[in-house]
Amino acid sequence: MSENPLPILTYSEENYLKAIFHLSEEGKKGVSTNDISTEMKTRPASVSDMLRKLGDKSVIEYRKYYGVHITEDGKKLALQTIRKHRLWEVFLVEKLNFSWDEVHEVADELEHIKSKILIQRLDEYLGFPKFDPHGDPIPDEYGDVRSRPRLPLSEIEISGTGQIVAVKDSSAAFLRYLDKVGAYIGARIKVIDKVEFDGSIEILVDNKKSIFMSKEVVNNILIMQ
Amino acid sequence: MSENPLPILTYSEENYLKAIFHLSEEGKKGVSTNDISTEMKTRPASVSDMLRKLGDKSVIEYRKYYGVHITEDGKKLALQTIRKHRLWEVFLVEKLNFSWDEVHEVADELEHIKSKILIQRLDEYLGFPKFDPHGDPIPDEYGDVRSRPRLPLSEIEISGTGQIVAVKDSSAAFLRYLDKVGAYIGARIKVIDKVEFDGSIEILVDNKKSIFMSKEVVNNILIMQ
DNA sequence: ACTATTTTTTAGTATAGCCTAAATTAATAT
DNA sequence: ATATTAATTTAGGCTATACTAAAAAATAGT
Repeated sequence: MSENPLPILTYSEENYLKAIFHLSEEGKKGVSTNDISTEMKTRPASVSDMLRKLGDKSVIEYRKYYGVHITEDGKKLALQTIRKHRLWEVFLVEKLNFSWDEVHEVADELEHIKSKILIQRLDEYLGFPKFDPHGDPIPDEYGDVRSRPRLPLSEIEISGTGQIVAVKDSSAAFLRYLDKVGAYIGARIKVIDKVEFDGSIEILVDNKKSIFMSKEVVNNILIMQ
Repeated sequence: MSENPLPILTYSEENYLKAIFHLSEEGKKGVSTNDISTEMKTRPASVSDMLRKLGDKSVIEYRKYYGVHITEDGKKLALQTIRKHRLWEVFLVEKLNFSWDEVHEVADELEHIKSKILIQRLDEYLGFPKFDPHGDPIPDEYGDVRSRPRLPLSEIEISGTGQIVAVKDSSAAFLRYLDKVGAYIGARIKVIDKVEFDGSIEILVDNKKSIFMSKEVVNNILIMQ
């Protein structure tokens, strides 16, 4: 469709576009100025400014007062940034021994480094990983994503098993909690018991350790069976 | 002396400071606005602006119309940036198989990533290297530099030997030339002949290959004996 | 349907970093 | 020593990205 080369975005435009992409993934509706403002921690007025600019570069469709939709070009660019972010996360965790709750901020800086060849070589060096340390899929060069089928832990039946493949909430606090109880990405789990009235469950991790998890935690863990 | 924490610099201020540091290393006099302008590829008027800002942050001493001197704080900050730049160069060459003439631009971006812990872990991961791929010393966390004694290749006597440890000119064109003739950092050389009237010489590289080098090339190669 | 509230945009301001053109200061040459 | 030239700074402008306050549009409540 788009014959033209993708536009070049500034550091800041890239961040806004990434935020818009993530927000679009959630509710399938258009994304509101206020939501973006919250996500980006800037004022709505600043968001309006930026939306005009992103609209001019055709990475979003912008109708005043009615929120925005990301375009195909926008999606490609956002996925390129996400690819870089996640590859750097893999690097930080696997090569530099960062724990998975420490990598976000640093990757947020590294993702803006422009060199294409750098990312290709990094990808190769890391063995072409398909998922980041949080279990999120790494898009390929062309923005294609192979995601694995996943269910919230809360949907697994008693005595059902699976592997933790991702988390929804990736706040540092949550990740630290998971680390503490040994529920890392890739851990094999088995549901031992489910308590109906409060939504909490008991699971066995790696056939060794039994832990209790509250409904809040259970809702934020994704399982591949 | 300076009790206060070092100031935080913007991306652009960091680049100017690095340029001023490098220029100070050459002639031991104050650095002129024009020199900085040439180095940074910006106009002298922009340099004046920036000098005022860097002066306000006390990383340089700025006397209008008389050029600038870098302060102790400035030196520390510049060396931190240089440390990051050179560590990333080592990473790019040793881990990602970049050739040494490809690393400059990418390292110029990577050097601005702020995380302290990232640089510590990178340093560790690389095995605490003391020199970058061009043979330039990597300052430690505190800005201390252990440089090895080095002579320009032009000063080596006939039949004198040594190892190439650095280059003065590190333009991509020059580095590609060296690569082509096999004169990499670490190569062992022996001076076979020196031609007085044009300053060119003949050297033997790694006891195998004899090559001729013009005065221009010879002046830009540094040898450790 | 119409008012009150919320959301979004516009208008105007600030700062960073660049620019050109003009003014000023320093250096040089006779 | 003064006049010319060169280097540097100032003045004013531009763009990007933020902000606040005010205006305008959309939404919600009765």
